[in-house]
Amino acid sequence: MRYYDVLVESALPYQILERIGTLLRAEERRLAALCGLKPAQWSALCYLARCNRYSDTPSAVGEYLGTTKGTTSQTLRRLQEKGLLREVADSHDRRVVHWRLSAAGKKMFRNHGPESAIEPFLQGLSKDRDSRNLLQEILRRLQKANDYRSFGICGSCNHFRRLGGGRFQCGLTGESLRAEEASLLCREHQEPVAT
Amino acid sequence: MRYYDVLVESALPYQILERIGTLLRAEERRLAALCGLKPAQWSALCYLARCNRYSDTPSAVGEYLGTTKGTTSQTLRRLQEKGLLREVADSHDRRVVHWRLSAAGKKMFRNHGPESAIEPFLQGLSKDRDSRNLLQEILRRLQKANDYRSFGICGSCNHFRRLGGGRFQCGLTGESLRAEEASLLCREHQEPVAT
DNA sequence: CTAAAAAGTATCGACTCGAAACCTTCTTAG
DNA sequence: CTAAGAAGGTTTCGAGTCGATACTTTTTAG
Repeated sequence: MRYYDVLVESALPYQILERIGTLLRAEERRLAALCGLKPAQWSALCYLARCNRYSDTPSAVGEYLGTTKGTTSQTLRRLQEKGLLREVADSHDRRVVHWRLSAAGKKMFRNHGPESAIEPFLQGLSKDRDSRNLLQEILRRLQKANDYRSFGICGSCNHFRRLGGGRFQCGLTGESLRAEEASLLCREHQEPVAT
Repeated sequence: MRYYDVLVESALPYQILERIGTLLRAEERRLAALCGLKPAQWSALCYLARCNRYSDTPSAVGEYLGTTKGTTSQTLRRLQEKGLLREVADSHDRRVVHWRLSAAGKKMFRNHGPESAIEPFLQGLSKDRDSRNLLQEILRRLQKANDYRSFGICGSCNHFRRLGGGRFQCGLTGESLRAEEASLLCREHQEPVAT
C-alpha cells in the first residue's frame, strides 16, 4: 500500500466513470468533426447504424440519446438534408416515421465509425468474462436507476425465439427476423429472466 | 453458453462503455436541469468544485471537458453572471485567471453533486481492487490514446512529496500543500512511474 | 363515437460549440 | 535588451443543440 492510499482517498468509481465518459465524448466530437457533423448528429447516425427496424424512429433515437422528441426531430432532419438518411413510412401506423441510413450514411459509418477508431485501444482488456461482466453490471444499474430501457442486442432478448432451420422470430411482435437482424439494438429489448 | 452466444456476438466493450457514457450524460442533464443550469455549465461547476489551484483556469477547464478556450470562456462567464463563480487574479502571471466557486456555487454542488446522486447506485460494485483497476486501466488507455492529461488526484501524483510532520509539497512547483488540497484534481498530475 | 394517448413537427429563446481575429503578458533567442 | 513568438484569455460569428410549448394527425380505449 502506498503512502497516499492512507492519506488520500482515491477516486470514487463514479468519478472514474465520469472521466471515461468525458473522454469518450471528446473522442466523439473528434470523429464527428472529421465527418463534418455535429456531435448530436454523429451520435444519431451511429445509433441508426446499429438499431433494428423497431428502433429507428425519432422517439427511439431520442430515448437512446436522452434528448426530447423535438430536438431529435431537428437533428434527423439535418442529417437528411446532408443526404445521410432517408425517411421510410411505417406500413402499419401512419403516425410513425422510420429513418434508415442512405448509402452515403452507411459509407460514412463504415469509414469513421467508433468501433474502428476506439475499439483498438481496448484490445486485450475484455478477453475475460469478468471484465465484461463488470461493465455490463454497471450498465444494468444505471439503467435500473432511472428506469431506462436497456436497448440491448436483439438476439440476447427474452423475446427472441429460434424456430429451427436458421429461422428466428420476435416473440413480442410475432414477426420473423433475419439472422443479421439479431445483432442489432432494439428498443423493446428485455433481459432474460435468469441466466 | 447460451444459444445466442453462438449466433450473435454480444456487445463490444466499447459499445457498453459508450452506452454507459450516454446514460451518465442523461443523468448529468437531469441534475443540471434541477439546478437551472445547462449541462456544459453544470460540468464546469462540478470540475471546479474538485480541482486544485493549478487547475481552475479557463484553459484547464476546457482541457478537462474537451472544449475550446472560447467556448469555455463563455460558459464560465455565464456561471459568474448567475453568481456561482468568482474570478481571482493570478499573483504571478497577469494573463492567468482563476475561477473559484462562490458560496452559492459550493452550496449547489453540495446539495446536488453527482456523488450524492449517482454513487449510491454503484455501491457494492467497487469494493474489490480488480474492479477499480479495470476502470482505471480503461481510463489510462483512453488518456494515452489521445495524449490527454490524466487530471488525477494530487496526492497520487509523482510530484507529490510528504515533508513529514503532516506537511506536503508539490515537487513540480515547489509550493507547499495543505492536506485537503491533496485530494483535489490536478492538471499537472503524473502517474507514478512504478507501483 | 368520443376522449385520451401517442407520434411527430414547428417555433422560440437561451445556450453550445468551433473557428477566427484579437489583446495582453510572458518567455526566449539573438 | 529587445524583438519575435508563445501562451492565456476574450470576443464575435454562424450553425446547431436543447427543452418547452403548442400543434396536427393517427391510433387506441372506454
